Amino acid sequence: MTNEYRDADGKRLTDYPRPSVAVDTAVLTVPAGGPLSVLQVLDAVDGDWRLPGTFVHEGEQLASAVLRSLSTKAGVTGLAPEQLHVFDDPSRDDRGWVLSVAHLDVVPASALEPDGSRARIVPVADTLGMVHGHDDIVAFAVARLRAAYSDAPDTHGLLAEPFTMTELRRVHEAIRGEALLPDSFRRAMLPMLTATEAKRAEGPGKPATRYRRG
Amino acid sequence: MTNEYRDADGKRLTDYPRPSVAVDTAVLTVPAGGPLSVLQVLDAVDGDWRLPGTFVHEGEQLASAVLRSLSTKAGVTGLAPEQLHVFDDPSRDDRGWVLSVAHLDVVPASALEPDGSRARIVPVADTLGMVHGHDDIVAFAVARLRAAYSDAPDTHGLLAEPFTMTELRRVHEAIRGEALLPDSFRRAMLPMLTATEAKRAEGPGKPATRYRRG
DNA sequence: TCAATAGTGTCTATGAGACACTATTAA
DNA sequence: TTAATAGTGTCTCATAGACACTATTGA
Repeated sequence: MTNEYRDADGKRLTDYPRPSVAVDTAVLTVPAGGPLSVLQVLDAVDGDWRLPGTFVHEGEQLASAVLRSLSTKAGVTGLAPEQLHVFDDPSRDDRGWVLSVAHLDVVPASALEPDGSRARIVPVADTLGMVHGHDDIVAFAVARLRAAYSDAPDTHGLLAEPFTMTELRRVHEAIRGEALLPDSFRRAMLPMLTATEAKRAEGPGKPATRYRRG
Repeated sequence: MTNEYRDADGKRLTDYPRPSVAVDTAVLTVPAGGPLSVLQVLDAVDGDWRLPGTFVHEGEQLASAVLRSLSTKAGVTGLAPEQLHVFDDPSRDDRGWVLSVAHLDVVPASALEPDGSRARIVPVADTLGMVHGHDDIVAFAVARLRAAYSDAPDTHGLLAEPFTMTELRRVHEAIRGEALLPDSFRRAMLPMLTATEAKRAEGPGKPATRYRRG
């Protein structure tokens, strides 16, 4: 990095004021048979449940800061943070001039085992009222995830392969927030899946084919 | 703003290193009968043609910084900047630790009259090779605009109302980058338009109805 | 056998593409 | 009248919804 840069006014880069930059992440998951849920962490300073986040370190990339915050604050090995939006309302954060870069990370429920005292998984519908405008971040994240799950099967790998068509549909229904027609769903998804050998354990009924993506 | 905040480590907000934050904007327009084009400004320091941008001022919102940069660098009264993405690759900008928040602004060609020495309008296809990764910003902007113009008529107000169906289709074709079927296009758009009294001046042919959005 | 779940066949309604046709103007 | 552009009618095809039907298991 160089400090020799001067702009048209002769000023160095460091002569300009700089904001604090935070990353805040909505980690979304779908517990088996459950609703779309989000990871919250307990803020040690405020005592509030909020989204995991951190300030970026010098020269650190945003995605790295996200992964670091998930590991540190929630003991979660995050996967592939996706950037959503920068929130820049000056009154959004009472700690000063803070830009918050919102992220989405989608993680299988099996990889999230919060201890409950520092981190917890809460249905999205029950998370309203978080500090620092974190409700907005969840809304952005849910919208993004819904769009992704409208077109293609389990784009973010919530299900372990291979999975049955019903398992896949249940996950899509949880994310979309509505019931889906089984046969229309099947026909839309089949061209994007490859069948494996039929297997199934629990209960009666014809054994379901298990599929892989692609 | 307060400096009394302390985090879990006892550090103040200002104890953390902070990046420079820039906004860079792809101002897109469609000249009458022309291709999708973007506004470039001449960098007084480097002598390169690039996208207009600036560093954010203290406490300033990103959209305000965008409008300020358009006014200062290109004499353009911008309209409604739309945030696209934060580019954070450390090697992206050789001036130091800079986050670039890319924006899109869509402006009618009539509102852009660059003098050519400081600013110019260039077809998007001819802009490859800009510094600081500005090509990526244009790609993001074009993708966003294409998505918007797939569904609804002139969502960003490039045409002055009222306009004919052919004028509308030409603008959508310029943005989408492909020819559109006149009758399919008409039927898709009609429900989102209201007709006014037919008028038309130039040339032969049946006078075209002029429409307004909504 | 019955209940339960998986999967298929097929009818219908809708919408896009294709394209021939009519309508209205300037020259 | 002719060229040019605007706009309509309608055929076909692909797809989604609806739903009845068959298939295969556990109990």
